[in-house]
Amino acid sequence: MTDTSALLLSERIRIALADEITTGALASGVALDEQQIGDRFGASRTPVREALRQLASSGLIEMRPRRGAIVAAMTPDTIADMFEMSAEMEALCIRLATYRMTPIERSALRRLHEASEAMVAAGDIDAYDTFNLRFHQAIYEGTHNRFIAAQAVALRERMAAFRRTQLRESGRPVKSRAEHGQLLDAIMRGDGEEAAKAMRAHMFNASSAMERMIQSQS
Amino acid sequence: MTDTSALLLSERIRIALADEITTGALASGVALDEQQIGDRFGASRTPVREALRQLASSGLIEMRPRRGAIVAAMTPDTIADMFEMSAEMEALCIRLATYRMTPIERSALRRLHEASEAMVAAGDIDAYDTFNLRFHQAIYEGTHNRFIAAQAVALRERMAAFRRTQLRESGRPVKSRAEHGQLLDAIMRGDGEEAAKAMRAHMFNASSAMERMIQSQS
DNA sequence: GATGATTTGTACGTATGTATA
DNA sequence: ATATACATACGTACAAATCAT
Repeated sequence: MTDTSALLLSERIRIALADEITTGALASGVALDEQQIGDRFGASRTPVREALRQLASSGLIEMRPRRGAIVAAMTPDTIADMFEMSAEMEALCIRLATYRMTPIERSALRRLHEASEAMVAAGDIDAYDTFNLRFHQAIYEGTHNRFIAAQAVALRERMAAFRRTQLRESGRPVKSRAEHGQLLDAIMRGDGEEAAKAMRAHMFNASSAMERMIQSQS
Repeated sequence: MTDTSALLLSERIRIALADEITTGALASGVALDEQQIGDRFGASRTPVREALRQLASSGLIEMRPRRGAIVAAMTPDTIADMFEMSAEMEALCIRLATYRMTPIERSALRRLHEASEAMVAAGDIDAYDTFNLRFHQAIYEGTHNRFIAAQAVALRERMAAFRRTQLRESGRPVKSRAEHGQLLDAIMRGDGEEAAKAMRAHMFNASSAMERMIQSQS
């Protein structure tokens, strides 16, 4: 019997739980019973515990010694806080990247952006989501600061579920791509502060789209 | 005498390893064998694994699936990158705090700053280090963004070992306190961008002091 | 406040995947 | 290239602590 998934079992559990928490399927304050979760995923408590540790360090759940884990409070305020952190992190990255990217890196970023036109036209959200990740990742690497890039990746990973929700709003991919164009322009002009501002606006628009999606769901 | 018996075994191991890594007792790239570590602490591999997970998420070690954990690379470049991230994080916090702190929070920050004068005069580095932590923490909380504050605390925690080194340079506490005064002034004027600039300079001076200390040690 | 039930924290054994001879 | 060695990832079992009654 071949295991089609290359991922670690604990990672699969972590991603699934993170998804359920960010989408609201697991409400704030709900107790996360290790055994119960293990049963749900057909796993023992060991990988479940490792997944919970990860989630705790990313802030999605709270673990109190010997008292179990509960879903962290995810009020609209908390989510807004997370988006602000995310936006500021992206703004920091693009500001540094504007000053530090090599000509080769800049043209690679432009090529990426040009390639995404077809995805938007075809309405392929999954493909665009993948492109989106690479576009932002290229900016992280453009900071030429491995530590900042790693932090940015970790933060983005953490917001992944929100992002997917957000891109499903009709018309959002088109707008998202247009905003990317503005980011690119600011980078090409070498105006780091302007790039940072455009990035904050881009992230704000994404968060607004997500809020609307969540409201329409519930 | 510290009573560590109340803590979880995995937490004790995590703290001990974190200390050894930041002080350099465990050099970069060293392989962390679970069994071996377990033997050292008289524990099984289970709590060791949990400790390693935590350390990985804080970036002190790297875990590659099925290939074991190693102490993360801590070259001068890496440390410089960490300082830059730290400086930008602090700059972000003080910018937001400038716009969002309540009058009560602002005056509390001022009182903190005034109280530190005696510590510097007495040359009490430990007391000043503690004050320093509280001063910066007050700024984190001034962002009124719990998520950002938590990230800032985590980052600062990670830089703790470096910071203590840095404050030992003669004359550094005096300069550090003077810089705090400038930060406070910018906050009181409500000039967030200026506060951010002053914070970057403050952090840069701290990192320079640390570099000089490390060079003189080796 | 004490006791039983539930759940976490830890120990240990097995199997899979990685690296090396 | 194959096989061997080895460390990790996961499963199971037990003990200690929390909570519910």
